Amino acid sequence: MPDHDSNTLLTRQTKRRRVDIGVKRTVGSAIFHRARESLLDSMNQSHGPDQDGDCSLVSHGHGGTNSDGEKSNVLRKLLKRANSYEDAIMPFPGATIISQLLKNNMGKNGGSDSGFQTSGALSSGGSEIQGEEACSNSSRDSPSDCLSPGPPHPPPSSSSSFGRPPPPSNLNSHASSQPLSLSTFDLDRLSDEHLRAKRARVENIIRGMSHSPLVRPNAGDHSQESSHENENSANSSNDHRGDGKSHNHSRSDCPSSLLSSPGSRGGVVSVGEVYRENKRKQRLPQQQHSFTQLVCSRQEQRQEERRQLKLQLEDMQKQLRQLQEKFYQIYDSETEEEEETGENGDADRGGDREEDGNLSEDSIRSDGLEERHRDRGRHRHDELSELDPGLFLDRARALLREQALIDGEMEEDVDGREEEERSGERVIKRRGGGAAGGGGRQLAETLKQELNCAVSQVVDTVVKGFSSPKQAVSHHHGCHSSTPAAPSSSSNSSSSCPPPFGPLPSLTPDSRFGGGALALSLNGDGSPTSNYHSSNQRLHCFSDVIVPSPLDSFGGLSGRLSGVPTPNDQTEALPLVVRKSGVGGAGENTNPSLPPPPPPHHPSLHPSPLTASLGFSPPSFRHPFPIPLMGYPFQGPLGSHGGGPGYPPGPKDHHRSSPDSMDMNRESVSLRTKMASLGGGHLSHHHHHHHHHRQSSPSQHGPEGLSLSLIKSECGDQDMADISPYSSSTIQEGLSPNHLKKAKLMFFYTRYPSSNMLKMFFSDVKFNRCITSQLIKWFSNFREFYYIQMEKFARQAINEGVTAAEELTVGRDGELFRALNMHYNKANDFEVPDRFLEVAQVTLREFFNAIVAGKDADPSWKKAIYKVICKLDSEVPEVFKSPNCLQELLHD
DNA sequence: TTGAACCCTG
DNA sequence: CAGGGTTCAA
Repeated sequence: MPDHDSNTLLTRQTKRRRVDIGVKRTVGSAIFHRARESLLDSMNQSHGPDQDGDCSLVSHGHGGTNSDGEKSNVLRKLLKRANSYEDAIMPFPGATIISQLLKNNMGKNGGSDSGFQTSGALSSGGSEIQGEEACSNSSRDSPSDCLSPGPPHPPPSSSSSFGRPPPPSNLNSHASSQPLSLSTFDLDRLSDEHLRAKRARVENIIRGMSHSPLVRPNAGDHSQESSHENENSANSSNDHRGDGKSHNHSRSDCPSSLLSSPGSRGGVVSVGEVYRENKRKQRLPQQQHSFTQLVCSRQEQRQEERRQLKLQLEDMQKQLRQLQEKFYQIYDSETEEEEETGENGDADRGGDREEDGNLSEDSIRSDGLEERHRDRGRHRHDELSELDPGLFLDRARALLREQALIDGEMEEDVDGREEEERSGERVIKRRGGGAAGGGGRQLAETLKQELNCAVSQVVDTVVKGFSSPKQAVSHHHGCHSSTPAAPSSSSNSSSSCPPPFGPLPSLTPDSRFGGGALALSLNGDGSPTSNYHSSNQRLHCFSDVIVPSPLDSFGGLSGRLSGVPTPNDQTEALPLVVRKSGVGGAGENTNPSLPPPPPPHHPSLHPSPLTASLGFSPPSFRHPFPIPLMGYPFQGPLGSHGGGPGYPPGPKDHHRSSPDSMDMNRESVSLRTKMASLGGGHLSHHHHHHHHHRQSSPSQHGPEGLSLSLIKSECGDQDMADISPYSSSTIQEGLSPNHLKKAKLMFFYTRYPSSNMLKMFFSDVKFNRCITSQLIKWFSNFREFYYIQMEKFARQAINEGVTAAEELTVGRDGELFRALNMHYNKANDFEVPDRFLEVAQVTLREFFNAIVAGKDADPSWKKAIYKVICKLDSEVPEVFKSPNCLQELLHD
């Protein structure tokens, strides 16, 4: 096993985190590695507690490393399955599954659907050992992901297992079998069943014990599954069943759906993915312990949640109304022509569900809902593996949808209200959708965004509430991977129980498959889709990661697609964000009443990906959550110009195969809306402010921003509390490329800025140790380069026969200056102050003299020069104190 | 022990 | 530019 590697990586990473504030850099790869490591670790069970703790944000995606040993394996399996099923989002699939399982068990072996068995396994804490065995078996049986027919067998005790991840995906098979519909879930009934199931399990286990474990030869054929399953049910304990099931499902199902497109994933990738999933799920393990308790607690929670939701909904409604009014006022005249353009259908669809928070999505999604689901399932597995912008989009949609679903369940009561919202949104959408007037459109979009935002916020809050009971679970959206429960959450929402149920395959499979095909076609590649999902997850999970990257590319597309005149327009709207101080950020919530959005982790996740993908309102949307999570997310103010969240490109790494243009087109609208949702909150406020900001369109600057945003997780940890979404909103938490650029320009004035000075001039950045060190490090690097150049030219002069320092001069057309200017003012759009030339000249002469004097023999000979140069700092123009200084400076 | 700065490396 | 290591001062 690569344990060593993984371990080392972890340690290294942790170290880095501390020290580096660095911009993003390795994050991407590091994350992957980490994820891998965590997975491996979990697999091995060697490691105990999660290290993620610190970086909970970051690591989540990877899935907690926490592994309680054997359990972890079982859990993983279960979780894995769950993930696959997550897509289903069905309300309470678990109940049905359980009931069926019980039936099966009770009845004894009866031909049970594989799915059910699984569920049973999940529900039961299951014997760890068996679980492992099962895993091993599964691995053996089906080394290849989907195909392996391996029926779950009684695990031979001997099997060592690394637990290869069972074939990732595909659990769909049961879908057909399962009665997805059972939405009504009766808690009592569940608990009762649960108990019975336990009994059955025990019995099964005992039975299994008696039987010698058979190592199944690969039953390659899917057909065998049925038989195997039967056997399993009869023979093995629940756990086994679960495993077996997973296999079975995978086999039967996989081939059909999963394999079709993303084949690659299914096979090779799957392993890694699987591990990840397992980890993710591991978190939930606790829940499994007391199922009954969970049920009870869940009920209570539910009630509370409902209340909260109701309240929130009310608020939201108010907001929506206001927005609608606004919108109507403004655009009344505006057309309804637009409506129809294609969005009508969407709107209707959107109507179906309450989710609407992202109506736009829904509408768009309608086409691909299934796809998405499917994708999600798959993607989750893959999450870590890739970051594809396109995927992000998908992901975002999926997330939105999930949220909506959750809301729906949670707030069934409230549905009516939501409906209203939806309707409002639809209207807006329609209008906005129309390509008609550019300006009008923008407004429409803005409104949409706001609406979306509001909805999303509500959802988030709700989710948050749920999440509180359970950790991460609450947000499937963001981190499905992280929390096995996620799926359940949708149904159960918060309740602890979910894990078992959530995972249950029955529901999802259909959607996946059906949708899957579509998705593939749309996306072009199955793989890509999965990728971005994964990416999204990552984002969530790894706050560190750079979310924004995709934006740029997308931004443009989305804008065009949407028909919106220009991305810029929207960006303008965004400007609101600009405000450095939190105020702007505060804007986040359109609703004053609503508390700040966020549920910490998960909620944030959604937005971030979306925003990133959309590239829309970057500034405006300071994702309440994501940023906070991230150690140093984006910056607002500067960013607002160019940098901010808006920075499109952020992570260059992600680009890869961007999502297909096709997808983009289709989704563009939806994406936009989503984006809006993210940024939405701010928009309203921002609109007013826009004028002030020049904002170079974020998109333009975009690329830079993201990278910097990333900073160490560690820093984030420290600030995490502070960072919490809300706080983040006010000031930028991370340094953007624009900040770097600004710092470089400032270097022309000061080579040794004090930390206080930095704070003064980067007022739009929320300072913390990391940021401070990062800035200091920047200047340190600037100086380093500066002095290197000086030394180089000094020596060069000496070699050229220069004998007197006086002969050395630094002019704007000199090589030295050119070199320096290239580094600090690459674009040459800033007029370097003469003072800098003087200082450079002095420095050069200092070096020259020192070298001539042979002082360079002293290891610390440069220190004397530093001492001289540090006194030559001049005052930095006030203009640099403005967050927008860059633009102003450059323009001027 | 911690943070800053320096230095080196990639 | 960022990581990482080392050194030094607090």
